Amino acid sequence: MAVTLADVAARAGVSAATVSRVLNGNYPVARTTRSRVMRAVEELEYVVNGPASSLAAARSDLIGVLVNDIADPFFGIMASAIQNEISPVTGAGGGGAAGAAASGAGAGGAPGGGEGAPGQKLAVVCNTGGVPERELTYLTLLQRQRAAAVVLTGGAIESPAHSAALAVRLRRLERAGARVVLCGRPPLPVPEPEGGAQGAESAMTGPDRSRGADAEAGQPIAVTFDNRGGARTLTEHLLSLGHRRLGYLAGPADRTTTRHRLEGHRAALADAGLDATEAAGDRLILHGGYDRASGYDGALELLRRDPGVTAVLAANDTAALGVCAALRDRGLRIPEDISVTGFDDLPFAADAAPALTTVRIPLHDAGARAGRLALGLEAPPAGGIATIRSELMVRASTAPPSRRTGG
Amino acid sequence: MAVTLADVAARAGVSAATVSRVLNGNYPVARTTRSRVMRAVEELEYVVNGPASSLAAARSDLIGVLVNDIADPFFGIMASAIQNEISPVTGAGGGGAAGAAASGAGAGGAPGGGEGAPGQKLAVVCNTGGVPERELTYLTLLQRQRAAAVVLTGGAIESPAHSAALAVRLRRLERAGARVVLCGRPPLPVPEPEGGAQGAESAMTGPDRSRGADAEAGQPIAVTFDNRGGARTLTEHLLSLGHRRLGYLAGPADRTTTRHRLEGHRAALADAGLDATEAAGDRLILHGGYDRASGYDGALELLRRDPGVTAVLAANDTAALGVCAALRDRGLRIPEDISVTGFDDLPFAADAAPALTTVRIPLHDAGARAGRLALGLEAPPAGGIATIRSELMVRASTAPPSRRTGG
DNA sequence: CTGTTAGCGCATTCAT
DNA sequence: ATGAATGCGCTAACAG
Repeated sequence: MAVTLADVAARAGVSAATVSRVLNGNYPVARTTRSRVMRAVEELEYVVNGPASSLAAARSDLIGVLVNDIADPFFGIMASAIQNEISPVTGAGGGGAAGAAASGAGAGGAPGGGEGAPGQKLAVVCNTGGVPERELTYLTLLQRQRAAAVVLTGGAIESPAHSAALAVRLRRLERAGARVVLCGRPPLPVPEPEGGAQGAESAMTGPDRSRGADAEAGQPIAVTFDNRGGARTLTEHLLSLGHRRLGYLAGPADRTTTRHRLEGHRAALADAGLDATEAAGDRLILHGGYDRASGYDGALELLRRDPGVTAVLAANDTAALGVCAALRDRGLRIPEDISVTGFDDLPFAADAAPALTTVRIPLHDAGARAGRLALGLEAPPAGGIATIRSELMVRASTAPPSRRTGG
Repeated sequence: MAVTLADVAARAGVSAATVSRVLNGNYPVARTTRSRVMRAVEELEYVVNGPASSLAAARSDLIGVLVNDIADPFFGIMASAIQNEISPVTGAGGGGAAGAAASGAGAGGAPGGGEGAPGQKLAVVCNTGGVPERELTYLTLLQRQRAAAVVLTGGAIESPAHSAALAVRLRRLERAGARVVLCGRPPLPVPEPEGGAQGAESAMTGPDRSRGADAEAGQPIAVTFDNRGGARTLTEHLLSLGHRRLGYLAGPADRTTTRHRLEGHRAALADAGLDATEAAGDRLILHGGYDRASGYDGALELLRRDPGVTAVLAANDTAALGVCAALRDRGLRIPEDISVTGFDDLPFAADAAPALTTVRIPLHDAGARAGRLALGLEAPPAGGIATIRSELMVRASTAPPSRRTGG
């Protein structure tokens, strides 16, 4: 049915091996032979059989990228950056497709065989929807494809059971020769001896970086975000403006991103001597989602619990948009009556009205770095962990609290 | 090195063929044998070798999704919807990953072989960046992977050369048994006898749907957007408010999406008897990109050309955000001084301040439909073309023109 | 530099 | 219901 290497070989009057060598360009071949082969390839419109090639070579050119939700720019930007590293625009030329196309009408088609330079990698983007099972399923599916690398983006789910299952999959992938890179996700938790899982969050006191020193071999490479530091800076910013009644909309409780940001927030409060208001403070910490609706609902609930809040820290920029909408619907002005902050600095944050004060996470840079690490183009950072710095972006949505509620 | 079917077979005391049959579940196998095999699979942590399987079966479970830019929600939403159809959450269960995970600590790992139900499809998202060559390259790469289906999203580039090259690739893919689906992109232009390519746009008079009747066999299935109708409705909305000096920021000139929206705009103007202002009107039509910066720059240029414009139609919502920013920077109020419209109704449109009047394109529905068509789960629409209706969303960014500039 | 020879791991006949 | 045998299309030694 389809054209095979053998067909090309016959047509060019050479052996299949030679054709393979020409196509892969990893072996010396005589000029004349090469051109003869290329001509046969074009005339026959030959396209390599990827599966067969992968089977024989025992490697594939697929790279898996796991995201929570590709429709969310937070993940979209990272995925895009990863992709760009995997197959940069400059490398697209190949057979000079445009030129071939122009003459395509004649011979009935542009050559297709030469395109896709040897070793062209393909990104497989997998939408987990934040569902643990799907994460595991996709990992298995990727191993089944013998993926050359896997990049896991975004925060991890903090369940001992899931972490264990995840660790097993990742170890298995690495054993199979796949490179594993985490992007925006902390290194895997070191499996604890047994028990003591539930209390982990409240027991968290010092920075958990303490165990980062003895980075286990076998731990995947990680490009992590400084969620803790970012949140801390954000809260400090509000405190320095004079705010004391801060509402905090945290994300889902079982996510590392959520926990880290919350820890940063609490640390800043503690430093300001506001730990005394702990009881009252926790009343102003609500868990929800990272979506707009959670921001909207959360803001209303916060207002109900304490009409005197002067600032609301949203879980991220998307939720912040919801917060703003809710406040507007309540007739409150931002930032005159109440300040609002986001997190991530997605493109729309600067265009919101008022422009959102937020913490910038260089998602593109992080993704690009992760992509390069996945391809092995860049040496892993010392200790296997690279932390991307975040940056406070002060814009129009924050201001000193008004007298209305001051104190 | 890796565990193979034969290893499992040996362990279970059966033949490789039997193991294959158990795993694929497409053939009767005795209950006891099956469980024996499954146990061996789990004990050995066997994971099918995808490439080998694809080679032998002559089919793969990869589905290609081409997008311009996965970081853009316009594409992200479609990609997400397509993905969800390809591997729905409900179908993720497979080997009961959650349960396995919970017990994973014990035997040193959850079973991995059974996961990913037979026939689990994987989406390969390819970022073309709007570059024609990359589109072709990816198509070839996907054919090389023997993709089961390919979905091309978003508007097409209108270059005869590229269209021809594209047609060749798609035909080739279809010949190879891949299903090809267009999503948000009109059917391929029928190759013209020769020449007359440049004049095509200006020669466009009647609706080009006229040739839709004789839908060629071999034309890919298409889920198209009603860009023309949407733009027309939008312009009519502004006209009905009393606007007469409309600035139009069109997207890149060589894109079908751009052309169709522009045609709708012009049609509405013509219907209102404004064709007389043709000369002046074209002065107020600028081509740019679909990004924010283009909106910003375009708005400033529009203002320079005619300080009396009372409304600006942006190429899409993203560009509209840029327009709003530019107008604000100029000290103009929206909509009091000037009205602004977007296109697409991306999630942030409703949260912009003021909320954006725009045209809603049900991207999620379109993507879902395209996904089902790609999987062959849904019968192709009559004529092979399904047009998704768009809907005018009137919000706060449009209002009657102020007296300042009225008339 | 090029041809020959073996598999790669699995699905699928055909027998039984 | 199961086993044995064959080949999918390609790459990678190994010779020459």
